[in-house]
Amino acid sequence: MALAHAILATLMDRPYCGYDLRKRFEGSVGFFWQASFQQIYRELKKLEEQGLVHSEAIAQESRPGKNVFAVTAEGEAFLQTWIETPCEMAPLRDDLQVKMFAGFVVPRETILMELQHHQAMHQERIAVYHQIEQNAFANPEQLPEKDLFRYLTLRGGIQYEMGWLTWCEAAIAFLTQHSASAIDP
Amino acid sequence: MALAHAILATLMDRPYCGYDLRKRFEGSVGFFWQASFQQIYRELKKLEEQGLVHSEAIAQESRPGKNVFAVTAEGEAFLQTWIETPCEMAPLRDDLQVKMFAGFVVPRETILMELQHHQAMHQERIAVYHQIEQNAFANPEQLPEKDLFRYLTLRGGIQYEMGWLTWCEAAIAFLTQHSASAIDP
DNA sequence: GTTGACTAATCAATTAGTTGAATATAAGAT
DNA sequence: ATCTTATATTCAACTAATTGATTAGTCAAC
Repeated sequence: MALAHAILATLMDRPYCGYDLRKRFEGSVGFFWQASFQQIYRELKKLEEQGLVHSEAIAQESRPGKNVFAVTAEGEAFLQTWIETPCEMAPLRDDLQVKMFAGFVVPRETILMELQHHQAMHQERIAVYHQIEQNAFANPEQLPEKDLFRYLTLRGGIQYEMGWLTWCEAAIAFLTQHSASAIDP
Repeated sequence: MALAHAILATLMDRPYCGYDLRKRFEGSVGFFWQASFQQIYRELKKLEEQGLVHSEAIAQESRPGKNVFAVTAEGEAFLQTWIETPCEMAPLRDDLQVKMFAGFVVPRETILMELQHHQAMHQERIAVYHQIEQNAFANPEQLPEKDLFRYLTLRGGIQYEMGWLTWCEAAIAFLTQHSASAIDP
């Protein structure tokens, strides 16, 4: 039940209504934990039943009213307990690795194109991350407590993408070299 | 419905019974796609209904009989079509990144310990991968077609783990340096 | 001779995630 | 006037994944 923790972690930043929470799960938080609005609303309901968050209905002129959710004291304790409990490495479930594993059933060119596609996507993602880094964390040495952890999370995203990018490049090079000799024996 | 593809990819190697398939999903294949035996048996049933695999009951003396599954021609075509269809980057869902994001709600020491824990796990995993690399792919330049893709899949695992390891090390260094100045202003 | 481990598979219950639609208000564009 | 976009939320149906128990035979160890 880790979505609950991701929501609590986000609400620790500041209270959000479901709609705004969901927007965070597309952008920043969504880079390491995604959830649809249906999931988020369902989970918020459950969290409120458990007393880990509480909501306040806020009426707005010229907008539909909204329910703003905030973490309760119990919610924060719950989150702390979870963080203190050691966890396993996140399991991988990667389509591209499955494709690579069975790569011999398609022409070499197919795999190469897919690798180039992924190389480009990882490069783009890294560019986005670098943009955020420059905008929000230009001076990592002098960040306030909270932003320091945001910064390290971002660095995690960058390293993760770098790992995949490095692999794409190496795999393309390897397959390119070895396809020539395979076609021309 | 990506488990189906992972199963077909594995069965392209050679036919397996459910039990042996599941063992592959703990070991090698499990490094990039995990599934429980319940999931595997359920999916095999579905794949057979769709005509993508077919099974053969094999009686064994001194062992329970087993059903050995093999990919049909339609199954292979189905797998090929899937591989040819470009896919998105695998979405991340990482507990440790969520913990880092909300790291300010626990003592600095807690996060450092968890990072060290993960650092050790990634190092261990990399050691396992390097062992496999030495045993099975000592001469990557001269691999037969099939093994070449296995080798690249393994390299993917290594790069992925290296990304996380690099990050753990950097984050530990960063937090260690910045905790000293925070405690001693 | 019983306990534990390995092979081989199935069933039931629950939780989590995806897909698609529906509802309501209001601002801005064509 | 209507159409799209944005805000804000809910419901229903379905697929996928996890958890736990159950059956049943063989083999080796204690």
